[in-house]
This record gives sequence, C-alpha cells and structure tokens, in this order.
Amino acid sequence: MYIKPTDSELEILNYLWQAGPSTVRSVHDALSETKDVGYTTTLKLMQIMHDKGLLYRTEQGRSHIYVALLGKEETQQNFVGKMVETLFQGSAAQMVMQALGNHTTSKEELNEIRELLNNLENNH
Amino acid sequence: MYIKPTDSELEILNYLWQAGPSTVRSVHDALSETKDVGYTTTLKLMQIMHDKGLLYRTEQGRSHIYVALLGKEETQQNFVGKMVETLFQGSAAQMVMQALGNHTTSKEELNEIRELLNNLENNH
DNA sequence: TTGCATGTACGATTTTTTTCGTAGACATTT
DNA sequence: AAATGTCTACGAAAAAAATCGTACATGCAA
Repeated sequence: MYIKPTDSELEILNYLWQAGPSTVRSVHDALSETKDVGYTTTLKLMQIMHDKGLLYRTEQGRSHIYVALLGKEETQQNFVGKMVETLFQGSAAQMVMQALGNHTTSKEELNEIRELLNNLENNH
Repeated sequence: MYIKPTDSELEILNYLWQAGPSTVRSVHDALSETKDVGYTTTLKLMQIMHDKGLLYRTEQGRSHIYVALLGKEETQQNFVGKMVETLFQGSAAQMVMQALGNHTTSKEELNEIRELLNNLENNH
C-alpha cells in the first residue's frame, strides 16, 4: 500500500535521495537554507516518517542514520500520474507540452526526448 | 498572490473548468460519482473557496452559480512547475520522459510533441 | 565533576483541511 | 395550510499536518 508523502515529507525525501543515508542534523541543516524551521520539527517529522514506514533508520553512536524507503522513481511516477489524471484529463501529452513550453530545455535534452518519441512509435 | 488549491479544491476546480458555471448541486452530483461525501461538505468547501477568492459566484433564484476564478492553464503551470522543481531537480525534460514512458500516447499526440520540439529548437 | 553541546523522545499546541449537523428561508406538492 | 424538498449559512468537530518546548541521556572540554 502506497503512502502519499506530504509536502514537508517530500522535501526530506528529496534530500535523502540526493545525499543518501543521513542524520537528522544534516537533513535539517540543508532544509534550513531555504526554510525557517526548528530542529525538533525536522526531527519529529522524520520520526513520524519512520513510523509510517517511509524511512528506515539505524543507530550510529548517539544519533540515527536515516534512509529513504520510498524510491525516487516510484514517487515521481505516482505524482506525475496523479497530476496527469486530475489536471490534464489523463493526457500525458498535454502535460508534456505544458512543461516543455514553460521551461528552458537544452538542445541535448530536446534530442533525448526526440529519441524517446521514436522509440515509443517503433514499439507500437 | 497565488493561493494553492488543496486536493479537494482541485477536484471542484477541475469540474468547473470542464462544465463552466455551475451550481453546488451539479458539482456535488459529479463528485459523488467517484467520492462518498455529503452535500453540505461540498457546499461548505465551495463557500470557503469563494471566501479565499478561488471562485466567483452570482445568485440565481434560490441558488448560486459558481465560476472558477483560477485559470486552468495557470494552475497547471503552477503544479507542473513545482513538481519539476521538487521532484525532478528543475529538469522538465526528465519529467517529460518519465511521463511519456509510463503512459500510452497516440501517434497523433507524439507528432504534436515532435512539432513542438522543432519549434522550441528554432526559436532558440 | 561541572557545564556545555548535541542527540532522541514525546506530549501538546497550532494550523490547515475535511466533514457534517442543524437551523432557517422559500418553493412546490398534497 | 401543512408537509416536503431543496437551497444557503454557519458553527463545530474530526482528521491531518506542522511546529515546538521540555525532559532526559551522553559525550567532551574546562
């Protein structure tokens, strides 16, 4: 059963995906850069995420090391899927066009996408 | 200042975008198809949305007609943008590939995207 | 050994979101 | 006219999320 992370939980997951196994301290220090929040708030959030089964943790001396149990790809897929459903009437293509139209994308990336389109069409 | 709609509010907005100006009754009837919720809950939600400035309303006899004040495109852009930021490190291309890879897309739509890619590259 | 820094645990509060019961207005039906 | 159905208003409760204070343990430095 999939548990949808909240916005705050997503910020934490995002850091863990990039940084790998981390202490509350390092997660908190990272989040503090962009957000004004107390240490115990981050701590509590991560404890709750642990309770929910979103994070695994192991003791390391006096502190804990946390690892994301939810996969990045899995989560991306869930969020994108839901958004396509609710905001784009199920049409991935519409969202794609919206996204490409409103973001700067490099030539290389555009080519990558082109290649993907070709592959999709061939395996039809 | 942009107000981010909650999940429930999004469902209502979504209906209003498709159906145009509507009564609470018709919104509720539509939502009831997929969701088990009381009439007064939908009513209250729409009243709150009106207070927040998400909906405009006008009296029509004994009932009210509601209209979405938040644009569909604007909202799509906001949600997609945020998702690209938080879940795809700001790379729209990555999300695009994720989305296309996991959804069935018709040949026509693929061609539309191809055309968009060409336009993007030319206006570089 | 005293004090300070740094860690977890956890209760409690606040804020946000969702839900719904009840009351009152006003048509329509019987 | 009385009963019934359908509407809004609104308070309040329940549920979910986010925040933080305080207590307590432990390592380390003075």
